[in-house]
Amino acid sequence: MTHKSNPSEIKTYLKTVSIFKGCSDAFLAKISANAQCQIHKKGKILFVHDDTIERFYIIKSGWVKLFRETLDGAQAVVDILDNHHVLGEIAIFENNIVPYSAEVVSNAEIISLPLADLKKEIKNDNQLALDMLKSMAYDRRRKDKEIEHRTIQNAPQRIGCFLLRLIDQNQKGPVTIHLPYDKTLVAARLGMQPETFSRALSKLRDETGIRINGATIEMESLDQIVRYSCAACSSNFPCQDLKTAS
Amino acid sequence: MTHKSNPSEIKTYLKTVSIFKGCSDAFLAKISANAQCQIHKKGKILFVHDDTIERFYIIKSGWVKLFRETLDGAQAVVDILDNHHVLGEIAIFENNIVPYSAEVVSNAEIISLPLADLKKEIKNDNQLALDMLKSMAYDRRRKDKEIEHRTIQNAPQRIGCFLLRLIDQNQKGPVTIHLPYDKTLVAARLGMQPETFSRALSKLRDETGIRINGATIEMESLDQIVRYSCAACSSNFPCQDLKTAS
DNA sequence: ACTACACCTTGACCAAAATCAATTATCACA
DNA sequence: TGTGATAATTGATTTTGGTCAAGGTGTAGT
Repeated sequence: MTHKSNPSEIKTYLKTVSIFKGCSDAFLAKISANAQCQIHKKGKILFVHDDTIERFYIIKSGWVKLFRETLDGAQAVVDILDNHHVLGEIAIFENNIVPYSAEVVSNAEIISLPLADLKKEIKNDNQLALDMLKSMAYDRRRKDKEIEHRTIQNAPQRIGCFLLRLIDQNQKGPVTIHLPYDKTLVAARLGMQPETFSRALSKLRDETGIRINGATIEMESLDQIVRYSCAACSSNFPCQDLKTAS
Repeated sequence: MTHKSNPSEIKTYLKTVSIFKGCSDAFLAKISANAQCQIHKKGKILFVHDDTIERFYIIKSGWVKLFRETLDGAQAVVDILDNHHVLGEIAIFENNIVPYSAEVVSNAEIISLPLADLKKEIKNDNQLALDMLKSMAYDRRRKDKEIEHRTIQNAPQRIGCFLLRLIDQNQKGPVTIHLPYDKTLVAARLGMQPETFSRALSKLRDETGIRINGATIEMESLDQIVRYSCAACSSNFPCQDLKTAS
């Protein structure tokens, strides 16, 4: 579903993407000229793991799930990304082969750019390489965190932690949080079954006194969740690691 | 426990480390001149998460555990590294603050180098930045795999998968594998309790027919484990991801 | 407004892993 | 060669989360 898109508008958007923030206007103009911006519906598969791809993607709006699955259908969600995030760029190091599958999980606008342009430019533009390196380092750290949480936190604590990471952690007083996507998907993102998620969310409510109404969650103060979830985490609240890169 | 070390010997060793393989002789000579090579005993803590450090490390021999822990002592092992691996270098992006703790888990020879030298050089040497980027990308992929395995594989399968990743996966016929470190530590590395590890290893033996003798494991053929463990993995055997970078 | 479908919840039950406790094995070192 | 200390195993039990099945809820699309 292609959508005619304006290169200069795309160029403006690319400047908001962390890896491109230090790039020259000339490069951004060039890559934008080769860009496509498409509107995809929920369910669209952008690529499947071990595919060879020629273009990588940047999310302008909506959500994209990264995952892998076994022959008998078991699926592991690797990440779920929203706007300003890049996916598939990693293929430049793997002969254009992507290591995960990508599925649009809510209607989304997605820009695609040629891998070849990026591959060439990181050799010419050291700042781009450094910004990618920084972004990759940040991402690796997020994965470490994820592994830690899966090791130390139980299901209700993991949900609490997930909620806290959706919002500005410095706000005082009453807070309202909306789940960003389906509960089924949040469950998969947190490595648990939908039934477990449902029960664990009720447990979190009982333990902390938060109020749940569909995808909306309200509380008098973040402390209610912090006390319950952050006890099983090695970081202090507010989470320092949310501040860097993006 | 310092050990007088020869800069040119260190320089030679650094060339075997993936991120330095493309570096100029001049840079390697400079950083080697500022290097220290120390012998550490099991139990030595190199640094603790959220420490500010001035030097990063390269393992010449032995094993180092990276981990984080909560106030009440729960610990999550982030990684366990051996020779040719780098640790703490990530601090260059975080104001010299390390995001994990590092403990020597078997007597080890460890080279330390000034973070400042690395921080400066990645701005001058694009090849170094690219090699670090590639290494970081490879590492992120390993973390994705780890998350996948924790989601999809059960304890005995995870042990089988761990064993397969210790060795050359293309060998045919009988194979002998030695566990690289304590079973307690392997358990922690795989995110399970020592008791669970012990029982899961017995289960793996019963299911696959491998023979276990202390830290030594023998089998007629890798297939025995492959059939059991790799069914719960999204990759084909042999594991492609082991080939790239290092 | 109706229907089909996906999403979510709940209950009953089961399986996996954690925990607690008690031995037994192994190894570094005096 | 003993002797602590640490590592490893085993058993009993509990906890947690997964699985299976049924029913409820909400909503997009006719």
